[in-house]
Amino acid sequence: MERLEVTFFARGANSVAAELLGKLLVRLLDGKRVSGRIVETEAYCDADEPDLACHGDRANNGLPTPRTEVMFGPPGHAYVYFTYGMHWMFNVVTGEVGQANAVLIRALEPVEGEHMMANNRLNRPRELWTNGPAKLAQALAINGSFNGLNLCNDRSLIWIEDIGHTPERTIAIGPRIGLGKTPEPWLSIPWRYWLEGNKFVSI
DNA sequence: AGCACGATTAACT
DNA sequence: GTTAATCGTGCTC
Repeated sequence: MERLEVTFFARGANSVAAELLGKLLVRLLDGKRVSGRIVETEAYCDADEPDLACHGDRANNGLPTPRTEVMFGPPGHAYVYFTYGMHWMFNVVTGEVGQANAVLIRALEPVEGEHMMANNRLNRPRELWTNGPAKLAQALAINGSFNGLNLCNDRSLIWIEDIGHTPERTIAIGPRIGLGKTPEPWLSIPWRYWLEGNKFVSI
């Protein structure tokens, strides 16, 4: 299968977030493919639009910090950050250099390497392996060492493939999850995308 | 140096 | 529905 090229990611985060649905996130783990269909995403910053829910806009008056600098870099790279003292979040950088655009991958449907996911999500049922951003990072063994990796490089251990067919007919849209004290209008703008009816969607 | 809080999850009542 | 876990980050003093 074809891995997505940098041109796919060099657009506004909302376009990328919507079109990533149904694509395959592939992680090479111990030389084996561990993968899942992307069924839920969220856009953070769209081109030049301000977004006070986005790390890149919120910190340091919208200028890069050690944590956020990858978001300001070239599209098609991984932005992986640590939160709540225990969880890793996997994002894809979109847009142009200088814009802090990213898409958070919030949920997958397991496809390949399921026994490895089961091992990484010990004693949990299959439906709870990848139905949340920190859960899928754990299932695919994604951590901070993935921050800044190029998803469009042939040698990377992680990438995204177009597998063509998407059985779900409807893309659902709604407000992003877990934004806490983010002010309006960003708290409510519908920048979350998911495949309607898919049982691996987080909420 | 100290502090509040987080793009969450799991385990409670 | 409520809350503990757990620590890096960025802001304030």
